[in-house]
Amino acid sequence: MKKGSGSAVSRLLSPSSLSHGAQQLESLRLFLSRAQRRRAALSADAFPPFLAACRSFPSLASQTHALALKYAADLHPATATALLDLYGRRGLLRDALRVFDEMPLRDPIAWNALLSCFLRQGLAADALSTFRRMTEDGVAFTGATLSAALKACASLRAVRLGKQIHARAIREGDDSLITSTSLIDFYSACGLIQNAFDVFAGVDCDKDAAIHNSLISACVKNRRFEEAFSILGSATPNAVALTCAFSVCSRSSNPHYGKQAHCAAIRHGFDSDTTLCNAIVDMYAKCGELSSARLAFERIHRKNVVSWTSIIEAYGSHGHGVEAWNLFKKMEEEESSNGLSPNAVTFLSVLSACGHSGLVDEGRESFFAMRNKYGIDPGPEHCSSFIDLLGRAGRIEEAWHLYGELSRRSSKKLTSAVCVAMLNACRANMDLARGEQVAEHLLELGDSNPASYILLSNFYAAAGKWERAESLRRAMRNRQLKKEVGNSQFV
DNA sequence: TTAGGGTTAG
Repeated sequence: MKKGSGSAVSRLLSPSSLSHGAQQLESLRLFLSRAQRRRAALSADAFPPFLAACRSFPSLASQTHALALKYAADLHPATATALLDLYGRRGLLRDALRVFDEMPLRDPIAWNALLSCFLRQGLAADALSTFRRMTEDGVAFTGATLSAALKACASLRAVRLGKQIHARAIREGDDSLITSTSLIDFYSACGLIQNAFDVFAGVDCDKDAAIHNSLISACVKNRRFEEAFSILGSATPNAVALTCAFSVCSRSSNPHYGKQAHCAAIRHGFDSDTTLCNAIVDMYAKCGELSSARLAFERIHRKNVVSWTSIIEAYGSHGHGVEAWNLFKKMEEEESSNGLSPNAVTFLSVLSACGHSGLVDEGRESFFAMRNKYGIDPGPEHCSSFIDLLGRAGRIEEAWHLYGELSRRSSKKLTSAVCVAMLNACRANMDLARGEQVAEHLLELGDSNPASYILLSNFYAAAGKWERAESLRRAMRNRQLKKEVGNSQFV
């Protein structure tokens, strides 16, 4: 492959060629087979665009992987960074780290790519320790570095460090839109909405959509719905802003503005945007308009896992477990050929739908399919949902068996939510002996949720252990734990 | 030549 072949690969990615997916894939295959024969093809100008193109064609990944690992140590920084980024996007953290570790020269962009890699995996603490390493090693920061570090701080609610980064940005005169947008996100995630407004006020952002949207999102997250509407009204409509609008309506259960926003989305031609359409489905569902939600779902051209999960959740939460289950089966049938499969959130919605409609066999089938069919390890939230389902259906033995496995195998999964589900199951089935064991576990976990105390206290009262019940109530008063208004699911 | 700000499901 000659020098300059990178631009040829870049042309493959031009918008005009995107409609010719098959042709593009064929060209990429050709590039790859040549590269396998001649190492020269891994030159810096050719390989990065090829790797970027691979994001759209996972079928090329395994060959690329073998090829890249073979030459990883000799890669040009740009090529290595593109490779690291590709691994990161595919969730292959180990491979990404290997590429990074073997890089003889790391520029700030390579470090930034590593930060993004951790953040994509939800490893905010690793991102922050990498950020500290950059500081110690004297690596130059870019806007993307600060932005990534702020994202990590937001996710860990690391207020102090985030504020230090803000101070550093001010010291260095960094008032870029990227840094400011990340600052708004960081402050909003930490509940410091006024700081978010202050950052926004200090930026000249007349024409920038992202920073407006960031502030709208900040208002939504902090339940400042009126202000969110007001900023929405003053900004130019774009797909992300409208998606935020639907989110405001969902969270405030106010479909009035949502219908207008829906019309605006159609008028502006945003109705082919899957993310936006998913928000529409959710908005109608949360506002109780299930048939509109279904209609909006059916009209989505390219459904993704969120589209399916939203509609399954919609039916489940409205007590239509059978339809939720049918949709889940339909998803499996129709979408597996498109490489689309349910994820952990989908299974939570399915389990909850089954639990609320007494679909025990279906719930069990989905719980075991998670690991056996899809390779997803059920988390504590899935286990507690399944235990809850079994308890409601009177299957206390099966629930107890699963609970026992969780407490023996991995104590990490024995969360207070799991204990609460098991305790509810014991109470509903009048199994006081087992309930007492679970109650002990719950106390050992040191849970500070007042609802758990009330549940425990009621449990002891039901068992005729009045002294125990009273002492728990006392402990609750002493610790000044108060039951939240409206939080009566356990009592 | 590689990274990088705002949006959707629990």
